[in-house]
Amino acid sequence: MTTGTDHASASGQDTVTLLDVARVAGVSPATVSRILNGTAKVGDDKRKAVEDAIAALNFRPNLFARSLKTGITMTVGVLTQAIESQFYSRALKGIEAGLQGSGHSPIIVSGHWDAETDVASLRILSSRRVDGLIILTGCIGDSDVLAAARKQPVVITERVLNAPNLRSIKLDQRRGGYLATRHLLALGHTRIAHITGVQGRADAQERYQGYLDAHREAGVTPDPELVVAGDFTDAQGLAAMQQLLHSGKPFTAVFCANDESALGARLALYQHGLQVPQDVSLVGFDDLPTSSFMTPPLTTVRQPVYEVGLYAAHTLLNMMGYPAEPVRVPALELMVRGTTRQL
Amino acid sequence: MTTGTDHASASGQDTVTLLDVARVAGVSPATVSRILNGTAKVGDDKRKAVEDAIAALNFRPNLFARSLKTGITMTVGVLTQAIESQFYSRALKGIEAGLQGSGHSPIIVSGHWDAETDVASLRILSSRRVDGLIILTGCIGDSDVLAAARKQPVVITERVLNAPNLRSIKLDQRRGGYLATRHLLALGHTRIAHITGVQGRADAQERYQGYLDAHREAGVTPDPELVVAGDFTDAQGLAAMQQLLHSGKPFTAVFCANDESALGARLALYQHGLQVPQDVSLVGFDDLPTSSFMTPPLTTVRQPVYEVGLYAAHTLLNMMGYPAEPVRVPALELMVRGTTRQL
DNA sequence: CTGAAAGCGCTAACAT
DNA sequence: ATGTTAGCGCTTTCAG
Repeated sequence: MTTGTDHASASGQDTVTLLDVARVAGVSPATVSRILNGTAKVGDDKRKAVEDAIAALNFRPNLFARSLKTGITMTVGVLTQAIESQFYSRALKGIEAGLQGSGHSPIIVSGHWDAETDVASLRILSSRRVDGLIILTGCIGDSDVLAAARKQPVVITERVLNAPNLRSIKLDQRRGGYLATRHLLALGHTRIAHITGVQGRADAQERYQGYLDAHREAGVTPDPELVVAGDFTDAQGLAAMQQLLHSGKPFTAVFCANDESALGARLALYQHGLQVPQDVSLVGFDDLPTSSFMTPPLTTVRQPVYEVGLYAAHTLLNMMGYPAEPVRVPALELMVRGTTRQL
Repeated sequence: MTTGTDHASASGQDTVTLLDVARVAGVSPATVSRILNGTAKVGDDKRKAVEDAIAALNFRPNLFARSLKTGITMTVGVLTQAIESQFYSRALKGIEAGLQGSGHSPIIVSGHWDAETDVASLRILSSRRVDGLIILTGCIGDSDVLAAARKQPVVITERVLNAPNLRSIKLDQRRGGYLATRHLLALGHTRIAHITGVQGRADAQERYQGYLDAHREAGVTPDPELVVAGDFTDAQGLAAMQQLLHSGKPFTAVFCANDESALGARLALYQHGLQVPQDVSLVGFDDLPTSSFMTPPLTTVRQPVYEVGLYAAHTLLNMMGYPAEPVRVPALELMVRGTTRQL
């Protein structure tokens, strides 16, 4: 009753081929192929016959067979880290939108923030002979990226790398951190805490640099004890804020390395009976879709991730020789909302 | 400087084939194939030679060529509606995890809540000859699902459908709505508003039925004017709550058809200076990852989406003739947190 | 245990 | 404008 179904079914046994269509339509396979691909002119009568046959047989060309012949798979590989993250899934949506209508399908693999998994995932894509590759902030070493670019065009985000067949896009994270902190400084805050991102990740470090930059510019010396370790998660954001609160060190504002940790930090504040922004001002980073629905809505630095995805897709399409209009990726932008106030 | 790269590169020109390996190793292609697939015993000397050649040439078997021969693509199609939704992306993660190690890659297409797009997306998957299909709450008609199941095994969620080669899984949404509302009723609330999901979608209607069930059981007559239209988005949740507030109708609690609308509703309440849960109690539905970080954390009905994804993947693997341990999907469960209080 | 040979479904010269 | 033919890279009988 509940046992596995017939294995044979897995191979789609009753598959109808281009040859069947040709036979039914009374033409040669080449003619069918030509109609399918618009490769050459075909007489109206034959065209009609073929189209009828295709409809009657419910024929779908086998992309694999075509690929074998042409060497083109109409597939682009996407290496992401966490498909379930609000951040990356928006980028994926951008990629999906950018590929839309081009006939290319994305095949998405996750590296789970682990260099080895990244490499293994890339291997899978390699076996599938993807025509192009989009790497969303991989953990992988530069040399592996370069090696990949030798096999097919690559677009990589959040890294600067120059090579033939490789295009990279990097947002100015440092400026983002600067914008966030400058905003706080301008509001009169001088004791500004910082919940960092994952230790050792470039984006986390750059945002912290921006935090330092803004202080330097304002002539304010930041207190190193106000910098606590986060890891870009809400749970750790909560813990970090608790740590800050328990330390007894005074502060009036917090710059969180991303929105997710800001969400956690905000909850910790709530649990301690502290009001946002009356008691503490809060700034995040990313502008996740839900951040504008926090209570109050989160002041944050908007990262145009969707546009980055779109850009990556169109750029890759171009590199693969297809027309695609260029995408302008806007710069990072401070979104002032309800979690910050003048001191 | 910035023009498209050489088109030829798209086809991965310098591709090394099994034949190359055979040549270098000094054996026949058949032997290489046998080693690759473990199809038959091979002498240790030849095995070594082949493995060395594979490493030396950095050979990756072309899955397409293999598929053409075997009819097996090692690919499963996933039809989702919104890749960027917190809800579905968790299911996708479950699918990814469930497929992990099986050698199958998911290829994800989106229907964007549109039946026609669903069909078009299914066509793409069909062309790619996926070995199996997972449909996450498609908009597609039952007959299309049945048709798909004739070509390859299908697992579909949130629908009950019986056919060979088809397995479906449906959570008890109605009971979920009942649990949420009963909780509110038990706390002494009698004027309970409801922000609905998308009109006409089964899950939305069933949750509403559950809302009605609980009232009936408690002997409380719900006020129809307290039922306002939402569409599962935060923006509409906000609008619906505003509408409720402006109507002047008294209420002490709200059951939102999903967490996302609860988030919007919560912001509307905040904007009106109303406290949660002191002035209004709030219950959501889904238990999104971020819901436990709302301020206060959201009381909601947990949907085990990740497990559903896992279940779908394993069930499909089984149907395709591979071993995979069965997954138990837990029932919907009320998570009592901070947004509800005794009246 | 290993090799030779046929062919999966399609496309692309090359003919006509 | 249309048909014939030779593979793409791999697996798989069938021999040996």
